[in-house]
Amino acid sequence: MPLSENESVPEQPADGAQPVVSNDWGACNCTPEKEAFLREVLTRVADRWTLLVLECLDVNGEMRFTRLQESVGGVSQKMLTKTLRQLERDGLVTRNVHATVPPRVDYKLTPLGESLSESICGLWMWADRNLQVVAEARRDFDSKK
Amino acid sequence: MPLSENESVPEQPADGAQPVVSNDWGACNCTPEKEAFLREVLTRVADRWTLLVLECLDVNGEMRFTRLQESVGGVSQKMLTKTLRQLERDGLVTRNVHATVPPRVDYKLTPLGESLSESICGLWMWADRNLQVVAEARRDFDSKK
DNA sequence: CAGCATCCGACATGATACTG
DNA sequence: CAGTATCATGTCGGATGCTG
Repeated sequence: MPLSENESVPEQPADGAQPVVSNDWGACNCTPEKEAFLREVLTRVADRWTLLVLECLDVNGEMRFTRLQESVGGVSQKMLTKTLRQLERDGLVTRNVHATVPPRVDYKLTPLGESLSESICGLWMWADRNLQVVAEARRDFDSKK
Repeated sequence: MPLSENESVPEQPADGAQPVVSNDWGACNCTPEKEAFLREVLTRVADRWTLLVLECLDVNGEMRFTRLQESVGGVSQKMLTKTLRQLERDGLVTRNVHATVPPRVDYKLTPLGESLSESICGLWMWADRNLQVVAEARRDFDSKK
């Protein structure tokens, strides 16, 4: 499972090659390494399901696999598994396997995961607030050209 | 340009088929239509470059195309164009074309775009704060299995 | 039930060449 | 300079079948 195809953290510049990519967000106290990591985290959070899963676990607390799948809505089993593994790896979610005979696995946000969910909250609120505005902007744009 | 491959807003249940996908984020005041739209906005914001471009414009103010491309770092011209068009369509960015002979096009966040940037700020801060924590969680996870 | 392996198509993205 | 058009490719993600 390729966990990050092109966002591997560059430990050191190694040879003379320039650091792949770089930007100039002067606002944040970014060392070059930080910058790369920041972008990686964003890319991670930004995939199709991660945000949704986080939100779901945040709202509903501990959930087992199937329940989670239903709640998120539209995730395939494969993608949910992958997403959860990534979250687990990043320390955002705990995976609790019960050794019962129909297996049961519970997922729950860690405090770190909860803090991330909170940080994302602003985004959700924005989307909710500006639903209509964006919809209208699109109509405008599409009609004009 | 397929703007949303599978996130079309389900107007009504139509026939007996269940509404494609749905989740149960009880926390937000979601009508079914809102829910779909929320997810669409997220998917939009969540692509590889949108967040980066937003941040860039937020920090640097009005910028022309090439400057923006350098600042974001790593975007191809094609992807930057596409990203900017989407942002423009959603009313998040204005596109100012100067009719000079080396063409000059300035991009700037709209107030709406700025408000989105602000909403995203929490995410940036989280990433910055928890850089080390996540890195260590990954080392742990990777070493154990 | 949870999850892994595989096949496969659709799309995203990069590279390149061309235009006003 | 700021795009558009085209081509190549890798990844994402869904469907399916299998396992403990």
